[in-house]
Amino acid sequence: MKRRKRRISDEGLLMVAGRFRILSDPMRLRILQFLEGGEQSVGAIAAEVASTQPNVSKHLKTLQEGGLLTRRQEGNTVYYAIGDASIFALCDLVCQNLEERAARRTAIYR
Amino acid sequence: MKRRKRRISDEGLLMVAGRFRILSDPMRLRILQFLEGGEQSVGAIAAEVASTQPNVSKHLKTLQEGGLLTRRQEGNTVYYAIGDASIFALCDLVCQNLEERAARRTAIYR
DNA sequence: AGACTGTATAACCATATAGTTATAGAGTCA
DNA sequence: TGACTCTATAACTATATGGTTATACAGTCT
Repeated sequence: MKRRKRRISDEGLLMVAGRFRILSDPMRLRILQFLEGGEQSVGAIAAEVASTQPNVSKHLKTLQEGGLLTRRQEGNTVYYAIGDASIFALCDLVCQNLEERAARRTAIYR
Repeated sequence: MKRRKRRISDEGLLMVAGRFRILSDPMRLRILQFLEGGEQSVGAIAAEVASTQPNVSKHLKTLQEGGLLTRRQEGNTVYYAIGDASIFALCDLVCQNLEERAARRTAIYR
């Protein structure tokens, strides 16, 4: 597995930062985690994450415009679903890392 | 490779979001990219990323408090270095993903 | 059409954050 | 000590952002 060592352009950094920014909100992460179980309507999502419908709508828009969600309208209700499963790999990496660090920290005080 | 499907607690989501937030700024990503080549002084970093020294200092503090950088003082000058190389795996994942999407998009219009 | 439901948007508020300039600290060297 | 260098912090500004409430918009049903 060869590691590509290319320098990222300023525009590239902006895009990468933007992607991270989308993931930098707990509410959005909760939504993503919920949708990992399959597509859901806006109302169902709002109920699950215990927030207001307008707030959830705004987050969903952010996530969709970032390419992380897909949107499907059926009659009156709108269903969102994961549009890019690679985010879970990201979250897993972060979680794993935080756990390691926590483990290391407790080990010190043991 | 078994995929662990555990639900993340609210506190966990907050920590994950925090980690992503640290990475959600282009200037900080530039700094990290520069430090990938080895430790550097604050002045050298500021010159490389074309920003002011106080601004860079603030970003460095953010990165260090987030556990992404280490700090070493030698005489009058302070050297920062990568303290958690796992971030590059994150960035690579994001880059790869953005490239794929870009490729898919251009493919449509071809 | 009119009532109702589900979602999106508008307007607004409070807070967070990236940047700036000025200045304080701390270390080195004459 | 005093001059100098390097870094950190303080104070401030402008902007971005998450949340709220009210309302508009679109679809369904009678």
